[in-house]
Amino acid sequence: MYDLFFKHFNSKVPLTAAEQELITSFLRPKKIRKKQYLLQEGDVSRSIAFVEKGSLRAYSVDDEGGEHIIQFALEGWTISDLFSFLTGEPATYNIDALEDSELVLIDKQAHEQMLVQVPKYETYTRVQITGAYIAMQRRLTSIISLPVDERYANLLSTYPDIAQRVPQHMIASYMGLQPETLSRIRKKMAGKK
Amino acid sequence: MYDLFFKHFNSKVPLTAAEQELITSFLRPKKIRKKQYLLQEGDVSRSIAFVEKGSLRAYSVDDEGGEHIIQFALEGWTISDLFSFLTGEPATYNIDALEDSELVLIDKQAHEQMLVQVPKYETYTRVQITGAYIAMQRRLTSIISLPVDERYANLLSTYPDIAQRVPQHMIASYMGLQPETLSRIRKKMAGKK
DNA sequence: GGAAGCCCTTGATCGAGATCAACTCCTTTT
DNA sequence: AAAAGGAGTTGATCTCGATCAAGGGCTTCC
Repeated sequence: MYDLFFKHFNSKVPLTAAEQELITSFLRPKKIRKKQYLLQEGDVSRSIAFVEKGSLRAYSVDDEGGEHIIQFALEGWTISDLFSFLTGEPATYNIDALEDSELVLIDKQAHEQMLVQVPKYETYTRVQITGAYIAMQRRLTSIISLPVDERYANLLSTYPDIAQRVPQHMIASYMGLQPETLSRIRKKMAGKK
Repeated sequence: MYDLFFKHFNSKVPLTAAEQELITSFLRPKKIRKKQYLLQEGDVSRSIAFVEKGSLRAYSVDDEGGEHIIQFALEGWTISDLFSFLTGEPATYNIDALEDSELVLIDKQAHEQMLVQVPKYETYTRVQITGAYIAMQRRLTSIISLPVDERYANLLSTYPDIAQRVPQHMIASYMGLQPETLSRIRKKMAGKK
């Protein structure tokens, strides 16, 4: 059931069988269909989602109705509106499924109890968020310092799986570009390589 | 000596006098003059810096020699090349002082020992990095979804202290703009408000 | 199996930000 | 006090990505 979740957890912080069992009791499985919302802007996020199977995206919507993808999550990734989850404030992001997906949910209460009762859970979350921070800092650096075509090349080499499974117009949104622009960049790059 | 550091620490995770003393033994003070490097690209980051007084910036340099500021740190902020610090890989960022500054350094060894010996230190780092993650995610969202003038207005209201103490061309760099462009945006905004 | 919707591409035009250059106002240096 | 450098502004031009518009190739669903 939680195979990938624990594989992932153990690779960062090794667990005993007893610890694993204890943690399991805090988890909640959820299946979600393509295009279905896990979280909508304005609602309060009640859980963090680990992706066992499938894929999701988190995005914001601007005044003109444009969608801006802030994060993708494939198998093995974690996704949430962390701010809403931690503070109880309304979410500023929407999260929905790009494919039929299987999730492992950690509810707010479970999260808080584990932080107190399972020291390794705190270590896991620390390591996890640190990795996410570093990855996002890299993304930010490439946005403010590289030309668009290099950013796209970076994306392809860093996350080849995303490039394969996610529709191109969503990758454009993730890069802050219009779909037409990404199409032209691809054309240009195909020519000169 | 470490007044602000512990004020900050206690506000996130309250400490006993004994804990505070123990942690103090792991810290190292450092004064740094304006324009002096705390870290240079290519060197390995050996410590995390908490700013007691003054201000610093972290930035990357592109192929054409252009500087791109990824982070500012004023009093009460923490700054480092986290990836280099954690992995021992060469740093990809430069960090230098914008003003004469006083820092509290946490060396790699101290960091690792405290994670083992002082549970509240792990909690502190987790809370700290989580806050930094959320702040950066907001910045990223505004970059990919808002027009520049709104981004600048956001920056002014979110970090008025930065806008006051940091030269304008560095703020332009932080926003991924040329100094001339930011100058024109300011002019335009001054007119219509 | 035909219609609708979605996704990607291509073309033409427009506009925001980059670039190049010059000038002013300060601060720092000598 | 003169010189040199740094910071901000303004103008002119250019370029890259946005926008508007159209068309083609798919799935998907009555």
